[in-house]
Amino acid sequence: MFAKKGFSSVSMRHLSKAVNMSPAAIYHYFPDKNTLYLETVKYAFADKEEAFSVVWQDNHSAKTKLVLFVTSLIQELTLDPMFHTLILREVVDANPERMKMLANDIFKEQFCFLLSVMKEIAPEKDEHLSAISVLSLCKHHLEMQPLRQHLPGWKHEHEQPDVLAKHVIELLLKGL
Amino acid sequence: MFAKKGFSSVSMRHLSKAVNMSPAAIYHYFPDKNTLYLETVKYAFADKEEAFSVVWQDNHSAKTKLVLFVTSLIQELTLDPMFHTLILREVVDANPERMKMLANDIFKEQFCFLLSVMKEIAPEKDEHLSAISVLSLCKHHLEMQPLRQHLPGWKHEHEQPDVLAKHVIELLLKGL
DNA sequence: GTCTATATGGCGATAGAC
DNA sequence: GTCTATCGCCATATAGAC
Repeated sequence: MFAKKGFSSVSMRHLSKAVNMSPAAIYHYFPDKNTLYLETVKYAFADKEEAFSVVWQDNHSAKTKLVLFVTSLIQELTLDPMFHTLILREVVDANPERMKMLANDIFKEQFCFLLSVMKEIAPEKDEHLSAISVLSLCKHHLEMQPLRQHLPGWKHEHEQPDVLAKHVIELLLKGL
Repeated sequence: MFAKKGFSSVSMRHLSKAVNMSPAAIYHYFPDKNTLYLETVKYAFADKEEAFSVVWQDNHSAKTKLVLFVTSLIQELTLDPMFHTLILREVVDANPERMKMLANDIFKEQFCFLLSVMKEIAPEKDEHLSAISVLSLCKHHLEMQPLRQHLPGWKHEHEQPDVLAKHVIELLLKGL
């Protein structure tokens, strides 16, 4: 509900109805709405690391790692759009403390793996910008879906994870 | 205020204070809060086409058009972050009617120019996906700024429009 | 641990004076 | 065209019974 409608558009009354409780009962488990929201975000992001554990195995070449990462990320974001929307809401709201927490506790480890792959594949490029570019290509196609489906040239197949992944990987490796 | 805090976190009382009016006075100009918001969005997006009129001039080669477009877009988004945040909020909220309006009335024309450039530069690729990829690389670096400044490898210079534009253009033309 | 009842205050919107 | 006053509603949060 937070991902779909945003923090202030979801009331304790709505939440309580969704779990068949009175609003007051929720306050037995959480001191206030803000804490409840924070716990929700942490919970939603907590188990995402596992999905990528296969990607960074040592016996893979850098290029294979990149291909696997792009594929896995697009897959994960497609299968769990709520996860994706929640990230987006967090970034738009941009609470500095929460940003720091997200960066350090949730994304840092995966980002470091990606950085080291970038260093190997494109040593002459700035690896931070390269890594962010990889993320942007994966994330943005899905993020813009509500808008781009109304733009010229859109096809149904553009929403398929494997079609998207193929496009992104080719673009990254060879350019336009 | 809508860009910064979102529709439901900005009250008519807040708005009225910001313009030194009583809440009731605003209702003389707008029938309700929703209409006021829509007018705000239209106003914020209305004059953005002009910024790109130079880009699509016929005497430019396709490659030059791409370079100019990337440079202009990153410039525009950096100079007017409110514009950028407002797009993002619209996409996250994803009201179907408003998406259609935005696509047809605001973005379509520019997107078509970009599509035709993509067709010329990368004829064997899907031009819709290519065009969205260009947008994603420009937009996402700025969008992620609050988060990525806490991620490893970040430097101050990564926020400079020309550094970003150079990176994006090289990536698009040659790959990693 | 869950409920009903309620305190307290902000919300969008309107009525009607000036 | 702007104001004060207010309606009716919903918000977060708490008190206290069971």
